[in-house]
Amino acid sequence: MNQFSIFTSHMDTNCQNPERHCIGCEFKSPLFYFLTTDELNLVEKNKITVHFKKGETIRKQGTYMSHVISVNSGLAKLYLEGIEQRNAIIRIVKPTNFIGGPGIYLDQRHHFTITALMDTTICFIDVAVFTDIIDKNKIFAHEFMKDFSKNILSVYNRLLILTQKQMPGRMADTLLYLFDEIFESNSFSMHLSRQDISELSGMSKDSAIKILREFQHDGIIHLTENQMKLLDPEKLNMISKTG
Amino acid sequence: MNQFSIFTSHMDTNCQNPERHCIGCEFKSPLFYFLTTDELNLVEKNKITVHFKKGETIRKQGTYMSHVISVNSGLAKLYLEGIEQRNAIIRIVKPTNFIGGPGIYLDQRHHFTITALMDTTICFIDVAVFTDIIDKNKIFAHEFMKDFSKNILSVYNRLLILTQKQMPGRMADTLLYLFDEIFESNSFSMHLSRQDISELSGMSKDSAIKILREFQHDGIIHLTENQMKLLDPEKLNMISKTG
DNA sequence: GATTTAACATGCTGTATATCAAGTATATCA
DNA sequence: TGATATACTTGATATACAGCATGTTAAATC
Repeated sequence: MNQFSIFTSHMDTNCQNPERHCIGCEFKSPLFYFLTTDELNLVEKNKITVHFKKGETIRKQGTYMSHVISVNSGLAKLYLEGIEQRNAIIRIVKPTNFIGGPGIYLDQRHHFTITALMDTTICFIDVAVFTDIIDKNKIFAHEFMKDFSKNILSVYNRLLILTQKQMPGRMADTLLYLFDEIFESNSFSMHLSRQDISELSGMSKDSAIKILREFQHDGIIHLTENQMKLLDPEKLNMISKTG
Repeated sequence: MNQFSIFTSHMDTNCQNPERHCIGCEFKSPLFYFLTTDELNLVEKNKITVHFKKGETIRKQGTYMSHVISVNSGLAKLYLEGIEQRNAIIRIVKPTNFIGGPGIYLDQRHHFTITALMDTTICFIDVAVFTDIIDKNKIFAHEFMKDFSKNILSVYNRLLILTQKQMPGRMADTLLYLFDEIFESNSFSMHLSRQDISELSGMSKDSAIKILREFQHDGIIHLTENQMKLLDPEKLNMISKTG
C-alpha cells in the first residue's frame, strides 16, 4: 500500500462522515490531542468540514482569515504569490497537518494561498475560538508554538537553499523533501506538476524539466506517466550536499 | 541630529547605568511595557546587561539559547549561516528591538548568529522566566506573538525578493529597508560593509559594489567614506518595482 | 474522429551574475 | 618608517539560467 492509497483512504472514510465528532476523529491534527474534552467539543461546535476538488483554491492570499485549518485527507500546496504570477511554494501540506500562519495574531489575513493538489478534505476552525483556547490551555499553546516554530525553521532553510545552491542542488533538496518528508516513500504518484516542482525549487518550469531529465539519465530517479521513483538516494544526497 | 547620534546617545546613557531598573528604563523593547510591575521586577532580577564592541559575536547559531534579547543601544545584524561561509542576513536589529526566535519553544537553540555592527548594549533575559510570564500574561503573550509574526512576514518577503528579483531590484529593496525602516533617514553612517550589504541582497560582494556604483552614477545615492545618502527616492522605488 | 487544449520536452540564444585577477586606498602593526 | 593586512574597486572571462521557438504527446471537447 503506497502513500497515495493511504491519502485516499483518509479522504473516503471522512467524506462519508463529514460532521463526525472531533473526539475520536483520527484525521485531526496531532495538535488537538492536547485539548481537553470540553475544549474539543467547543472546537467541534465551531468548525466546518469542506471537501475540495483537485486544483481548487482553499484559501487565497490577502483574504480575511476567519478560520485556522486542519487537513483531514488529500494533499495541498501552500505558496507565496510573488512578482508577475510567479509563486514560491513554501510547504506541501499532507494529512493530518495544521495550517495557521502569521496572520492569526497580526492582522487576521492569509499571507499565502493554499490550493488542493488532489481531492482534499479540510476542517476550518473558528480563529477566535482557537486563540481563546490557546489563552487558556498552556500545554496546547506550547504545542502550537512548536508547530509554528517548525514552519519558520523550514522557511529559513528554504531561503538558504534557494539563494545559495544552484539548480541541481535545489532540485535534489526538493525531491528529498518530497520522498522523505511528504510521501515518506521512495516512490509516489505525481500529484505535482512540473510547474509545482519548479515553484518548490525556485527555477523556471523549463529548467526543472531539464534537471529532472538529467536525473533520470543519471539513474537517480525514474519517471513514468504518473509516478516518480527514487533509484539512487545516495547520489541524490550527494548532489544536495555539493550544491 | 541624525540617526547615528541617537544610537550613540542611547548607548552612552545606558553604559553609565548598566544595572538600571527595568521600570523607567527607556531602552527596553516596547514589548515589556505590557508587563505588570511585578513581572518587570522579576525580569530585572533575571536579566544581565552586556556591552559588545563592534564586530563581536553576540550569539552564535547552534548554541544553547539560555536568554532572549533586548537591544538597548547600538546596532546588530542577524544572519543565517549558509553553505561555505556564505551568510544570509535576514534582519538588522536596532534599539529597542526584541530578539527571540524559533528556538524558544522548539529546541532552546539559536537558529541564527547575531553580531554587533557597532558598539552595542544588550539585555539578556532568562528564557524560562520569559516563557513563564507569557504563560501568565495573556496581553503580553499576544504582543509577543505579534512581534514574532512580523518577523516571519519579513522573512516571507525576503524570500520572494531574493528569489524573484534581479540584482538592481534586490539592491534597491535593501537600500529602501536601510533608509526607511532601520535608520529612518535619507542618510546614514556606514556601519555596514559592502560584504554586509551583499549578504542582505543575496549577491556576491563584487556585484554589490558594482550595483552601488551604478546607483551613484545614476544619481540615486551618494557614497562617501562613511556615509550613504539617498538623493533620488523616486528612482529607487521605481527600480524596486521593476525588478 | 477531428479539433482543441494542456502538460511535457528540448535545442538555441542572450543575459544576468559569479568568479578571477589585478589594483588602489586605508588602517594596523612591528 | 616600512610592511602587512583589510576593505574597496574595476574590468575581463566563464557560466548558470531564463526565455523563446518548436515539437510531442495525451487528454478533453465537440
